[in-house]
Amino acid sequence: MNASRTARQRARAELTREITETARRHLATEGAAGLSLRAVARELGMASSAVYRYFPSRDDLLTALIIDGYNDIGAAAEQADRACRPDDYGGRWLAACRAVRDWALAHPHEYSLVYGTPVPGYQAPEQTVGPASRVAAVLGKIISDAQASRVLDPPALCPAPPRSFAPDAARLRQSVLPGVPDEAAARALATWASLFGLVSFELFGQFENVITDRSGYFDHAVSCLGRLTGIPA
Amino acid sequence: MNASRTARQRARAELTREITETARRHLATEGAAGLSLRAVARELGMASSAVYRYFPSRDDLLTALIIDGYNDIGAAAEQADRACRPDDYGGRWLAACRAVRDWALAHPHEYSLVYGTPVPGYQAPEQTVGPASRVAAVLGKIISDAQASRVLDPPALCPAPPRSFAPDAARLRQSVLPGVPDEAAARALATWASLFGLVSFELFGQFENVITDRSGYFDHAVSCLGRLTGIPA
DNA sequence: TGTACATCAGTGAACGCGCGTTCACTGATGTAC
DNA sequence: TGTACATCAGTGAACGCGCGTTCACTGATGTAC
Repeated sequence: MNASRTARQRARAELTREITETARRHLATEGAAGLSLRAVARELGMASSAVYRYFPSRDDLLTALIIDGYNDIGAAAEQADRACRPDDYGGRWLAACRAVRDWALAHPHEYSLVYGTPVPGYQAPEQTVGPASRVAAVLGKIISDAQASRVLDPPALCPAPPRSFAPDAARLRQSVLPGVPDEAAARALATWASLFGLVSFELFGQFENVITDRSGYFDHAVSCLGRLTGIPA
Repeated sequence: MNASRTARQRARAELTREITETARRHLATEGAAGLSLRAVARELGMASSAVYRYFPSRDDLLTALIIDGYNDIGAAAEQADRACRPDDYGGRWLAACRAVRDWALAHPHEYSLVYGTPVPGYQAPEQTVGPASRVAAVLGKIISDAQASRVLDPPALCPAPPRSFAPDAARLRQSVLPGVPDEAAARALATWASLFGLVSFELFGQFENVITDRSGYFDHAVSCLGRLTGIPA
C-alpha cells in the first residue's frame, strides 16, 4: 500500500522536522556549543537514543541546522531583491543588504553558526556549499544585471587587482558574476565580505558605544559599498 | 624583608604567566569552548583546585586571554605602523591592515576569541575595553594624521551620513579620530569593519574555492578601502 | 481477509568521559617581636 | 638570631552535573503470499 507506507514515512518526516525545530530553538538560546542531543530529546519527551534514528550523530544535526540557516538567510535576500524594480539596482542592493542584516539581528545564533567562528571539531560537508552561496548569488545577480545594462561603473580609486586574481575572476564569471570585468569582480568580493563585516561587528558588540543609530548608519555604509562596486546610486 | 616578599610574589607572577600561556596554547588547539581549567592544571602538573589560587573562575582566565589577545594584535598593528615613514599614509594603512591579517592567520583561535562569535555565557568586563580599541586607535591615527596634513580626501560617492550619526562622529573625534569630519569618520568606521570582514571571511573559510592568492587580493582590497576612506594611495 | 515474517521506531540502562567548583587539610613561606 | 604566629600555595577527595553514543530489547507498523 503506497498510502500506508507514506503514513510511517510521514511520521518520520514530521519528527525529523520537530527535532530540527527544537534544536533550532535551543541554538537560539544556548548557542552552537550548547546544542545537545539529550536536551532536544528531553524537550520532545523521547529517549535520547531515539534521536539516533533520525540523525546518526550530533554533527549531522548541526549540518541540518547550518543548511537551514544558509537557506533561510538566502531566501530572505532573494525575496527582498525580488520585491524591487529590476532596474533599480541601488534599491535592490540596499534591500538585499538590509535583508541580510535584519535576518542576522532576528537570528543571532543561527547567523553565528554559519558566518561566525567555525564550530570546533566540526567539518562542513559538501551539501552546505550550495545553500551557502545563495546570498552571494543574490548580490552577484544585482551586480551582473547592472553590468548587463551597462550601468555598472566602479569609480577609479586604486590600482587594478593583482594578476593572480584573473583566474578567480574568470571562475566567478562562470558562476555568480557573469559578464563582470576583473576589477568590478574584485570590488564585489570586497563589498560582500564588508557587508558581513558590518553585520558581524554590530552583532558581536564591536559597535557598542560607537554607533547609536545602527540601522541608519548601516544603510549609509552599504550604499557607499555599493557605489564602490559600481552600482548606480 | 622586601626581597623575600617578592620571592613569593615572583613565584606567583611566574605561575600566573605559566597558566595563561598554557591556556593560550590550549586555546590555539581546542578553541575557546574547549578551554578547560582542569586540562591546563593537568598539563602544569598541579591539582585543578590550585588554579583557583590564581584565577577565581574559568571566566577570569578567559578575560585574561582576551585582554592578551587584544593587546597582542594591537601591538602588532602599532609596530607595523611605526615602521613606516609617518607621512606615507597609504603605506601605513597597508602595513597596519597586513599586521592585523598576519596576526589573525598566525593566531586563529585567539582572533576568534576576540573578533568572532562571543563565547556563550561570557560577559566581557570593563577591563577589556581599553585593549580592545588599540587596533582602531592605530587606524584612527593614520586617518587623523592624514587629515591634519590636509591630504585626506574621501571621494564623493554616496549621500552624506545620516543626521543621527553626527553625535557619534563628535564622540569619535574626541577619541580616535581627532579633527576628522563626519563623512570621513563614517567611511573610517565602515572600512574598519570591512577590514575585519575580509580577515574573518578568509579565516572562517568563506573564501575557500573563491580566492586563490589571498594575500595578493587582501592588499588590493584594503588599498581600495583605504582610498574609500580618503587615504592617499 | 488472514497469516507469517521483516522492518523499523522507540526504550531504558549503561559506558566512559570531562567539566567547574568547593572544602578541609598540610606544609611551606613570610612577619613581628 | 630565635621563636610564635599569620599568611598563603597547593593537595586530594568529593559533589553534582551533563554529555555523546551503544546496545539488547519490546512492540508497533508494513509487506508478501
